[in-house]
Amino acid sequence: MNPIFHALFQKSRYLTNCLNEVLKQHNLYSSQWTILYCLHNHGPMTLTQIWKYLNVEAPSITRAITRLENLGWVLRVDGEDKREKIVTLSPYAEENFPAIKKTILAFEKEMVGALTDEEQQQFMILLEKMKG
Amino acid sequence: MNPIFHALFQKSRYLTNCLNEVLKQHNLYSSQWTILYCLHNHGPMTLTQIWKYLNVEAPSITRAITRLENLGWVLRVDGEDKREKIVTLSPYAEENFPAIKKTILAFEKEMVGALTDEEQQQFMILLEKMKG
DNA sequence: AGTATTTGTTTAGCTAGGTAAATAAATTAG
DNA sequence: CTAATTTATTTACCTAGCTAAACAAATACT
Repeated sequence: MNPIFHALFQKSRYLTNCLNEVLKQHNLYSSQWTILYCLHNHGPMTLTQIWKYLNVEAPSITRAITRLENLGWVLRVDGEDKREKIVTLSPYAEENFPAIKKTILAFEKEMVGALTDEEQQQFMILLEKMKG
Repeated sequence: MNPIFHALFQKSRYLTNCLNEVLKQHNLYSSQWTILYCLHNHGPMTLTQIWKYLNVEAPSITRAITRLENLGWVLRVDGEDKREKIVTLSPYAEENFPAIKKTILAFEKEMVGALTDEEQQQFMILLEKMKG
């Protein structure tokens, strides 16, 4: 069995756990952060836009948004098309965003700091080649 | 935000889903395969040996083994030390192992075939560098 | 206009990972 | 030898991903 898969899955789990650990101070999970970051960059988005962008299935986003809404990070508003819900960052999220981003940047620097820019590019290229 | 993490997490999810898809014909999930493979290589193992080897937490393995046991893939036997349970592959698992391994090898060839041996090595080295 | 299909979201139910805490057996300390 | 601590497993409960199917609103078809 090719050890690449094992190594890839392990590292992915490891990094997720580290990220969760670091985000605890902001009361966030890494996946929640991903959504906040997405909304911060793109502005208000429908659920469909979010799950297509993040490349996950719709139910995962429905649940994640429900939790983020309950925690006060996002607002869910009906769109003109009455089927769709539009999600926006709450003022609370906007206010706290810079501090969280700072945490994230420090984390990334720590985790990826050992790789040069070329290595990072190379890594992305190799990742890209792994598909069916 | 460094796109490396997003790319890594996405690829990890993608490959897991592909592997699950391919293993459907054997009525297995990728994580279950990982455990069967582990047992096949090492012979009988305690739960602790398994979760330490696979680098996950104990409860994940307890649950996975319970399912594998119910499906008839493994047997759970008391050890001499009455605290520990020893897990072994069932005859059914031994019998089916070669066919599953064939499926896995084909999958790996398809997914990693675009990378040369040097690229695979390079990939592992870069992965290794990503830690705190 | 009325029906059929598509689209956006949600619900239900599954595996996989995590932490915290319970339990039981083994080991160590006094 | 009893009490305290450690070790192996399990239970309870959380997030995150998945598929399948339900539902309502919008669109397309005839």
